[in-house]
Amino acid sequence: MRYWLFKSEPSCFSIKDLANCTGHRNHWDGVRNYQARNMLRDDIKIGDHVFFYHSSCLVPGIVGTMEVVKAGYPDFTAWDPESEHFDPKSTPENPRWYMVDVRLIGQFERPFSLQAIKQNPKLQDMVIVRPGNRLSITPVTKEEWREVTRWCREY
DNA sequence: GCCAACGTTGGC
DNA sequence: GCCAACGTTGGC
Repeated sequence: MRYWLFKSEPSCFSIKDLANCTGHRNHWDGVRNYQARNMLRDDIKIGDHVFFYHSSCLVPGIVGTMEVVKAGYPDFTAWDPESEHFDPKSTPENPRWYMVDVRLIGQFERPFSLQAIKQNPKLQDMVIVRPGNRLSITPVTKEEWREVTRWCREY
């Protein structure tokens, strides 16, 4: 089993939005970056665990955990002209973008903030804190997963 | 294949 | 809103 971190702007899709989904599950759509696409398509498998990260908000940080319930398949929102993630270059015959389905495991009682990540010596190598990192999907090590979850109570 | 211009991300 | 650090685009 592998570990990941998925970023989302809470104004777009927050952990509460996921909690409100039927079965606490939804597809993770809208990723439009090739490196992240490759991970969604090739590397992220059923049963993998995922941190939910809120970006571009008051307190950026990890807000909970999820589990992958469906491995990579074409992101159909790219085919919908009404979608804000519409991409005319992606077609059902030749899909350009991929997504996975996730299910909420738990929300943290309080966010494990970006500031806390930066201050923790064991988390210095997290991809999320590397300068200039902009990937919305990044791998997390087992040690990093343990270190974060060890501080967080979930509900 | 190079590279300048441009767009996007995301913390601050 | 600023800006650094990327990724993408497209002319050549």
